[in-house]
Formats: sequence, structure tokens, C-alpha cells
Amino acid sequence: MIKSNRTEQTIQQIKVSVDCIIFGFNDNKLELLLIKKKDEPEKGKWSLIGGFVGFDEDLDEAANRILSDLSGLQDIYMEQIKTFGKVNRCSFDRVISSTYSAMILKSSYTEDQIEKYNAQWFPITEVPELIFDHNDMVDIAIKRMRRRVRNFPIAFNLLPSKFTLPQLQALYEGILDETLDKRNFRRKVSQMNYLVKLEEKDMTESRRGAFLYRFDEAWYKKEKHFNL
Amino acid sequence: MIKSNRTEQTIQQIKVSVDCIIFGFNDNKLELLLIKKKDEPEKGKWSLIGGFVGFDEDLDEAANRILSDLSGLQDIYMEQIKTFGKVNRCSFDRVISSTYSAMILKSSYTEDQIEKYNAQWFPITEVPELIFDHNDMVDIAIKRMRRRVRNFPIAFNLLPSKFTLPQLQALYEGILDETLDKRNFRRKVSQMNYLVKLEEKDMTESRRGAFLYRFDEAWYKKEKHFNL
DNA sequence: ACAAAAGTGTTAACCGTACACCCATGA
DNA sequence: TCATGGGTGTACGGTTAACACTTTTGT
Repeated sequence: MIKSNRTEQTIQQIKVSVDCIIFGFNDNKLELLLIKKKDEPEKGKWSLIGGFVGFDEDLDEAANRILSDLSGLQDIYMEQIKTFGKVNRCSFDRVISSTYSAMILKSSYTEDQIEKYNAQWFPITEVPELIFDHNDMVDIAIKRMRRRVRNFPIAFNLLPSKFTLPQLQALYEGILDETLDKRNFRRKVSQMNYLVKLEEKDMTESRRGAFLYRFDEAWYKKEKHFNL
Repeated sequence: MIKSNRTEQTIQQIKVSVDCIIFGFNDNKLELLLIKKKDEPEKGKWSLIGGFVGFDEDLDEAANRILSDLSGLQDIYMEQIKTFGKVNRCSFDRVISSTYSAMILKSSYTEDQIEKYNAQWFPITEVPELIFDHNDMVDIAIKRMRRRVRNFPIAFNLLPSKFTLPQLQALYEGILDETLDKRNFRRKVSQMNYLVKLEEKDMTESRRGAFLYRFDEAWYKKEKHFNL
């Protein structure tokens, strides 16, 4: 990083924000958390969860603080996706924005919070028109997430800590928006030793019941191989 | 992007910069373009090619302007890698920096320019200590580039427009820092129809001569499949 | 007994990898 | 003729993809 010969004044006017793309899972579909803007600019329109970065906070920290401020969600691990920096991306100000994305267990975000924060879940096939370039952000985040979800165990946050294989498969089918072969899917799962079959069954979905599984994170960290 | 309740004052003090990670290829090895800082802060130390983003330029444009200003290299297609935003990443100022990376034909950057801009190529195995978090930036860029180079035809800029297969293979071996099987490599190449074998031979490297090939970009865009 | 979801194996195609010799040429 | 780098094919193992029936249990 080198100082250019542009004046400090010019430089200072760029603002830095973060926008959070939060995925949840419901009814076998992927959903996206959006909020309705209460203030200008763009009051009343739908938006990602975003805000300005504080002078004294890391970019990553800012993402978490903003998510927590505007949704009540805390300690969510988010990954940086991309930084958007077109001059006119935001109508009234010069703002560059780094996007961060996470997947969460939808039930960790209560109806109370939804009302309190003026938020709403949207199926990703029905994302409304968003402010600025937020629709582009969402598109990129979805693509990236679909790529990563097959190679990293990032989707287990979208399920309870004990889950059945039909649930897991439905999750993957919902995320990827394609059907998967049940036997091939289960074979792959059975190769991942850190997906631990429990004694218990979940009896709510069928008469026969389906065995519950658990994702053993510590174990995964030793194997570091994931493929679905 | 939503306004937080932090004051505008606080917000304005964050500066936005871009750092460029430029790879070149020489003597079968990957090299990295660095410049020696002429001014404070960190005068005399090695640094990536970086600078502040202008108020009136897109982030992508800024990357190109800065690269051009500080190295003389023009119209290079760069990809955004990641944005670094730790509070203390830069010793004296609050600066967040987006990194961009490109691979260029080293001979397009003349000795004249190198002297003029106080720049120098370093083998990537011998990158010196850089200012701030620039070494981290380089590490991430190299990893990402090695991943991408196998799936996208981004390395052809490092070769003349006509090249031989031994050249191409040496390029890949140099970039990846591993040896590749000649027959497997050539089989893959022969499956990519947009790598067009010419009638001509290059006679400079051997008595027998090696056939020249050409990368047909338009053709590639139809097939969109690359794997080496 | 039947409906509804859970669970289970085999085969064929494909892809990645390992491996060794002949060819063309100029000196 | 020999030294040098260019060029070629095959066999094995692992991975993916396609495919249909049996099991359990509550009603």
C-alpha cells in the first residue's frame, strides 16, 4: 500500500461498509434473510443486512457486529465473499462494501427477532428487488456457496445437532436445487467417519423412524476430507 | 448497506487501498513483481504495488490505475482476491486493502520500466519480508492462483501467442512447483480443441523442433472446459 | 394388508495416474 | 553415430452415476 498523489481529502470520502448474506433452510428450500429499511436512503425497500465499518474494528468484526446489531444473531462464522467497489453502486454516497456470507440454523433466529428487527426470510428463488447492487451480491454468494457446500461441511449449521440422513439429503437437494441419488448419497456419508450414526431414531417423519447422526467437528478436522 | 449509528466522522477516517500481486514467469519459475518504497512510511522496504482508491474511480479501475502508475503496466486483467481489513494491519493509519492479482508475460515489462519504477522481480520462493500484511496477501494469492490455473486458461498470458507443448508444460510445472507426466499432460491438451496445433515448429530448443500451438480464445468460450 | 418412508448393492463408464520406448535432427 | 529433446499408448485403480427392491411399523 503506497500513497498516491491524490489528496487526503479526496481519499477520506470513501466509506466502507459490510453486507451480510445470511442463508437459512426451511421447508426443504434455501432462504435468505433480508430487512426492510426503516430510514433513508431507500426507505421501505428490502436490503441485505449491512452497515458501516467502525474505525476501530476489523472488517471481520464489523461484519459480526453489524449482523448482531441488525438481526440479533451472534457469533456466526461468516466468510468474506467479495468486495464491491463501483463508483455508483450506491446512489448517494461513495461506499465500497465487502460482502460476508453465512449459513445458520433458521430456528436460531426467532419470530420475535424477526419482528423486532424488521427482517424477513425469502426463498432464494423469490428474492425481491434489493437496493443498490445487493441482488448481484446475492447471486455471487449463492454460486460460491453451492460450490463450497459440496467440499466443506458448512451446511451442518442449517440442521439441528442431531439429524437424519433423509434430512441431510433434503438439505443438500434444497441447497443445490437438484435431486441426488439416495444410495450414492448414503455411501458417501458412510465414508465420512465423522458423520456418526447414533443409537436413537427420529420417529417424527415416518413410522419406521430414521437413525439420527451427529457431525463430529473435531474428528472432521483430522480427516479434512468432505465430498457430497 | 445501512447507516449504523456511528458518526460520519468516525467512518470517514478509514482509507481504502488496493494492492496488486503481479506474477511473471521466467527461467521456468514463477516470479513476483515488487517495488521498493521511496517514501515514508516504511521507506526502503519491499512492497506490493499499491495505492489509495480515488473517490471517483471504481475499485477495479483503481487497481489498474495504480498498477499502471507504479509499474507502467497497462490494461492488465486482474482478479480481485480478498479484502484485508484488520485494524492494525497498516502501522500508522486505518487502511483496508483489496488485493488484485494478475499473471503477465514478463517480457512485456522491460528493464527500462523496472529501473524507472524501482521495481524488481523475485522468485516466489524468495519473496523478501514485505511491509504490513503483504506476505499474507502473497501467500493467499499464490494458493488461489494455483487452484485457478488448473481450471481456467489464465496462464497463456505468460507465454508468447505461439508456444510449444514443452513450453506449456514447463510453465505449469513452474507455476505449480511440481512435475507433471508428459503423456498425461499431452493427452489433456489434445482434448482441448481450442489449443490449436499449427504447422510451424519452433526450432530453437531442440534439433528436432517442437510444434507450435495457439490458444483460441473465442473457441474456448464455447467449450468452457479446461483442466490441466 | 397397505401406505409411507427408511434402508440397502451391483454394474458400467469415466478419469486420473503410473509407466518406457522410439523419433527426428544437427553436430 | 550419438546426444538431445520431442513425441507416443496402455493398463490399473478409484470415483461417479445409474438403477429397484426389501424393511419397518402404524393404522
